[in-house]
Amino acid sequence: MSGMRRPTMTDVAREVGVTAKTVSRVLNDEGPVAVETRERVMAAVRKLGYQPNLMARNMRVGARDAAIGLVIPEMGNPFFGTLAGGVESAVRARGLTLIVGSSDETADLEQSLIATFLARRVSALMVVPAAASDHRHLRSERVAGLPIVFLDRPAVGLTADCVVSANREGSRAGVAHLIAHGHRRIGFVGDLPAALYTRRERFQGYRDALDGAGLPFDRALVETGHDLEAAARATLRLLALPDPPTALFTGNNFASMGAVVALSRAGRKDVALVGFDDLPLAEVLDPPLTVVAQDPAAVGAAAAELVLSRLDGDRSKARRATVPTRLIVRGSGELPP
Amino acid sequence: MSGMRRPTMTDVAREVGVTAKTVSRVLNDEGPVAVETRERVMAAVRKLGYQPNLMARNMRVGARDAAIGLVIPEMGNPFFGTLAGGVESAVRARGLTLIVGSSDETADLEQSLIATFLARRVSALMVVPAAASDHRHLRSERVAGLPIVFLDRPAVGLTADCVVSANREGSRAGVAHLIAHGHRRIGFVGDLPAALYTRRERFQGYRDALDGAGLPFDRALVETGHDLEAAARATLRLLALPDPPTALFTGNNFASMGAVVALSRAGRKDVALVGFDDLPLAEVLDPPLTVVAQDPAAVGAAAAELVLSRLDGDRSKARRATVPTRLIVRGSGELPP
DNA sequence: ACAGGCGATGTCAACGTTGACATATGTCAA
DNA sequence: TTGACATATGTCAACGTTGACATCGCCTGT
Repeated sequence: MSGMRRPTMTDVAREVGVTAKTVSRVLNDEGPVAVETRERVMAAVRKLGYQPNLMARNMRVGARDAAIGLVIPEMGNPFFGTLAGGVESAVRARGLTLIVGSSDETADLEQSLIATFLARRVSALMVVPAAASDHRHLRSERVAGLPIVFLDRPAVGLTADCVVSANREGSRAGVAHLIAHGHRRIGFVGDLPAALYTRRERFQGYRDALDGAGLPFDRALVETGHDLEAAARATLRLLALPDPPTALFTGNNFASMGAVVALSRAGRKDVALVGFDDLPLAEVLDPPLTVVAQDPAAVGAAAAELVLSRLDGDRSKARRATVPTRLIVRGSGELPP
Repeated sequence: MSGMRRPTMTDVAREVGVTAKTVSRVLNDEGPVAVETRERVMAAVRKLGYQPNLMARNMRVGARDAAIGLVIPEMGNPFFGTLAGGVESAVRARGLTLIVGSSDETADLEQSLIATFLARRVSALMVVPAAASDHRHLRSERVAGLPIVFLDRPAVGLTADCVVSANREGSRAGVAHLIAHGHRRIGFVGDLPAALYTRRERFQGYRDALDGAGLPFDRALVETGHDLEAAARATLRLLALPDPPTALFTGNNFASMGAVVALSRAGRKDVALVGFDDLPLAEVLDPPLTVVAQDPAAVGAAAAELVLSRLDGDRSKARRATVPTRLIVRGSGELPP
């Protein structure tokens, strides 16, 4: 009972009294098949509950499987979830399957996941790089013609397609917004400095805005907090400075939440705040949170389109696409100094 | 260049001057192999960048692929994302690959995803059922011995393993908490009545609590809001009643957010609120949100363990596991009437 | 009446890997 | 010296499917 073999094409063929090839023709709408034969085959398929074996098919038909592998750092993070959703709908519209794995933000897991995907002969690879990862090992795959697209962060040590948010320009706009409201001392709370591309870019945007306004850069106003609690502590450190900032710019969604939590706990409603990346409840916070919103679904969709065009044979040189951000004014960014 | 064929076992074998079978032996640590041969094979593997073809292997070796298929309704929803994360780490610890797809809460997509997974000959199926789906079509698979586990919501028309949150008991506790703080008219905002298992259970818990306290049930206090904005409107309708509720119980995270948004927009800080499912910023809301927290990662992990035990040959009858919820008291649920 | 063509189906091999079984050395005890 | 046994490797077929090519009627035009 539990070992019941799954019916194969040959089983269906035997049932009808034809060859497997004829069944194959019916199922793939290929070549001429008598109407009556087609019907009898379809009937047998239903009767036996036959389902084609994609592994066998893919092995025969091309080296490549009709699946695309996607590596994200974290499943629970809605940013990556939404991004994966954007990829998935675009990919499915083309009849391809998406295989998703999470690297837990570690380079090792990322590499082993990629190896698994390659062993499965995915037809393309999409990667949101983990913090300290390196992609030199993928060079041979790229040379061999495997489409590889990086999302949210570019590849390290490899020239490849890539779709990112307008991190630098978005941050510049967010900080400029604070400056426009009269702030001259603006704190920055973000990820660990060196490792992460997004943190570097967003920090550059912060500096761009200061420079653009002729404001001095003060290293003391830059703090690190890689998760909510750490960001909360970082915020409190900034507020405790002898000459504290009157406004904060937070470099990612956890940093924003941390800052919000810290300000709330400290009972401070006088500190202006602009966050990078939108939050679901931003509107109902007190004050409502002004953000530089990203569009993760659009990033995913754009990357998927890029992959699909590569699969369609586009061999042009590696492209970098940038998805714009949008400043959403809600209140916290418009507080006066 | 772009068409470079991927090296196969035979290529490696030729390079070394042995047969494919010997290479296979080396790679699988099977049977006796001379130390020198082993080393030369490994060298050739590295030199050619050989990677075994899992599809070919799986086809030969068993009917089943070393992958597990997981269907969730929505990728961007952190509840399902976290749940998928819980599944993934448990599954990966066993060397299996997780294939994730999203059904977009539609029965059609769910069924077609499942068909794709079956065509890929996954070794097990994990499904978070979409709203109106039916799983009779999986009966033959179950009979054939394919492990199938349902998460968060049980199967419809099929007896199968299943891991759910303590929806009814959790809701009962949440509503009882409001009652204990003196509320006698408590509104309920949740999903569409009939379709969703979770909504039915949580609603039952709501009624259990009323009954337990000897409070009358008033149909007018029950409203539907299946997304944030709809829930916000539902909340406003409740507040506009001639004899409005003094407290609200919201049946899922979007309903909670909708209620929070509505109360905030209406400037009402006097309405008590307990939500089912925790929110990231619950703590910093005004007032901080009291919730009945679920543990989606635990649900995923428990389901994964169940699947793994089935894969290990556990043929006992279908089990239903319940993951407890936890009341987190923060303020909004303790407001007086 | 017969070549030519088309429609319907069949035959065979191959995709990359491994299980079952076979073969070729070498070692050692009787 | 021989046979028994272990070690190291090879041969072949099979997993389920499909591409290339073959076959077999039957219809059509002349």
